[in-house]
Amino acid sequence: MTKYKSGEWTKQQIIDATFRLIADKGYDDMSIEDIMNEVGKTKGAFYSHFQSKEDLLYELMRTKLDRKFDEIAEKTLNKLKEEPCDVREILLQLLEMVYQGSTGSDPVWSATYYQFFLMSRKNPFIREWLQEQYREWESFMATVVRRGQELGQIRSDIEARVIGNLLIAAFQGYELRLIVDPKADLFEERKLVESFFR
Amino acid sequence: MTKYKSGEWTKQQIIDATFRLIADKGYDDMSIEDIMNEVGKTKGAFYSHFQSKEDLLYELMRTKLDRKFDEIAEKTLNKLKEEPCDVREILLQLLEMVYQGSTGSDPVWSATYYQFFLMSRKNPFIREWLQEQYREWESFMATVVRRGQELGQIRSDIEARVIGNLLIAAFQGYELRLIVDPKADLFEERKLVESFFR
Amino acid sequence: MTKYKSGEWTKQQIIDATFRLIADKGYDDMSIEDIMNEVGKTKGAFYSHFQSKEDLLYELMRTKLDRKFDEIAEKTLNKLKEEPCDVREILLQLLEMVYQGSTGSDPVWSATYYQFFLMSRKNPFIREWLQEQYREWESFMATVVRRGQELGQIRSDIEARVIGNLLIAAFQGYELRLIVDPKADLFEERKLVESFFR
Amino acid sequence: MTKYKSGEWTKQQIIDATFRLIADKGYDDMSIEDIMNEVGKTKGAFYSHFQSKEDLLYELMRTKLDRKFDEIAEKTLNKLKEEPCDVREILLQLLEMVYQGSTGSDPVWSATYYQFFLMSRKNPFIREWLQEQYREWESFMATVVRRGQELGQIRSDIEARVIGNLLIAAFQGYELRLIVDPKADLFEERKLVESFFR
DNA sequence: GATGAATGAGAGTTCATTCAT
DNA sequence: AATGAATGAACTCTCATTCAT
Repeated sequence: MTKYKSGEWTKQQIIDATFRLIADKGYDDMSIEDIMNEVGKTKGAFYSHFQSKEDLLYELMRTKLDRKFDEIAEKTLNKLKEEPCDVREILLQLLEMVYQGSTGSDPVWSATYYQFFLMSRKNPFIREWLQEQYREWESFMATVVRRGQELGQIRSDIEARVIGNLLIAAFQGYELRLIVDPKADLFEERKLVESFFR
Repeated sequence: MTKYKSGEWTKQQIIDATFRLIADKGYDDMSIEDIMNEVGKTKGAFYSHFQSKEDLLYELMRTKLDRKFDEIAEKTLNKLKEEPCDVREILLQLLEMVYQGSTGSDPVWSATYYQFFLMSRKNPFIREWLQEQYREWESFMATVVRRGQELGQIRSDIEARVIGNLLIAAFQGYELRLIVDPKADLFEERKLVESFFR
Repeated sequence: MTKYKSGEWTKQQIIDATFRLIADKGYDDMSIEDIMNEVGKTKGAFYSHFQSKEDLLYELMRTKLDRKFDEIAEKTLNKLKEEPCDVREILLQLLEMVYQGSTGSDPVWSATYYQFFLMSRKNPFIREWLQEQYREWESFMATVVRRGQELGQIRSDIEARVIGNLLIAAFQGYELRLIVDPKADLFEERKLVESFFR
Repeated sequence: MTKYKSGEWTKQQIIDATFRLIADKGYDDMSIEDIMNEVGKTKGAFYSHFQSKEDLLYELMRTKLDRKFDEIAEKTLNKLKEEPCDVREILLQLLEMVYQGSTGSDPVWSATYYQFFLMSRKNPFIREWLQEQYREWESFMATVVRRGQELGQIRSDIEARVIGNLLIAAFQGYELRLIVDPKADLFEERKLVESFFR
């Protein structure tokens, strides 16, 4: 069907290389040449696939980060429908999925992700994208917590949305800590989740 | 009136300007020229006070960020000694101090702070400094929580250190969110703190 | 309806697009991609029709500019044979033909034409082509003026060739001015022509 | 007085080198590196003196071209006040001054000058500057011609301004021709000027 | 302590051109 | 005849840094 599939292939390779590099060096310190050295093509070839360095960033957001949320959300919501349903266990698995990048459990995801936080200060497009991400996570987490409350597994004296937001904030806070100290123990986080159960 | 001797005056001005700029544009996008334009001196003068751009960063850490923690910790620990002692109220005030930058309540502090997280990936010096910061906060927060437990104001079935870490993580998670959406409501966070009390 | 056979069709489209673009942006600022965007084909297709960007330029010279002179010269010389013959009127009409580009009276022709003047400095081929153009115009204009002198409509105390060269120079000088100020009044030019008549 | 005069010196050298190069290669084909190679400094040094390549162009206009007109105008108007006053001779000398660049009589001036005509199509700043130049020349030439008419040396049946404009146009037309054929004889032009005298 | 000039490495980007398909 | 991918050289511009004054 596709006459020139090598094009899409290269494009994907660029995105993958960028994903690695952005986590490793940061957006600003990663040059087009760095990327293309990893890909094994020349700098000029980059511009056959992307209009600019910024354009690449947006492509990365769409194909890597957006997709990740969708994937996690879908898996989790499916689990919620199963019987019997252990919401506490589901949350712990959710945690695992968030923290594990495609390359394993090193904090590649986090570092890449937090690049966007900083860029959001000067780039309105990224800012809105992140706000949208927050809205999606908020809504998704509230759904999970509400299910836990319905099943009597999570305390019901606090709004589901509030607990959800707390979980998001704490998760992100821990992720941040992992950037600084990748060997930090995840034991705390399990405790955290437990503390909201009966 | 002059807080610093004439030599130190310019140096301090550079640090202050950097603090503003690093939050505004980020470390990489902030040039020595930008800084010195704010200060009102020429680029060359910068090197009369600092050996390099990196050197400036370390100065900033020492004179601005370290000092902030010390200040907050001291004030809080003093309050803990008072009678009667409302740990819940003290935690809320702590929150205020953390979130309020020198210029008010805009997320200047946060943005500056998170620059260091990213730089920590490639700069071992910064990484160690941040790890040390975490250790200090962990210990400090555990002290505060333990006091609350002693007074029966905080649930005792969870280790003080674990609750402390949760608070730190959640605080940072919320701070992160404020970068993206500066108008986000802080009401949730109060709820969060309350949820650990009897 | 199709003036050119299917193969030549694209080639002609390229030349037409180039003609528009070279006037609009200039030779250097007009890229092959610009041209092919106008044509609606991809960059690579360009090289099915031309060997290089320079080659295109030569084609343009031959098919657009040369042809224009031939056309104008033929029409004018025919009018000179008519009876009665008003050389003054013929010169004014000549002026109109020179100034009117294919798209109307905007200074497209001029701008394109003057591109060649500049390129002539580094390109001997273009230089010789322009010198040849001058020779043709010089000879042609001398013929027109001589006819006017024979009919007693133009002063005879100055050589026909000299007056012809003056007219060419002045015409080009005015054309140049139109590049800068497209709304400049052409009234002067008519006066100019008249001034050589009795 | 000036602590760092080498700065002004370098700046002038850049302008001079540019003046040569722009005539030789044209604005677009002349790179910053070309210029600085001539000057004998590195590329980066360029930006200590000019903000951009465009900025250099404006500086060139102001310091080279504007100044040239002022100089010519002043000299000519002074001659007009002398007694006896041969306007015809003055015009011929004016011609010489216009055509002779600083480096002799090669068509450096012309080529540089005509660069601006082309650039005027896309650069409004240059366009306005050229329009202003035209206004100044028009007014100046009209003054010269009017003086000739007063002295009975130039025919009075045509408006001074119209004759002036003709002279400007013809001069520029001849200049243009010199770009293409630098060895073209200037004899015609003298004839041209004479043709308006009694 | 401060200045202005200069350096040199490297950034993002453009573009004429080639070529397998 | 046309495509899309790739090349490689060139370009403008940035910036941390050095240094004589």
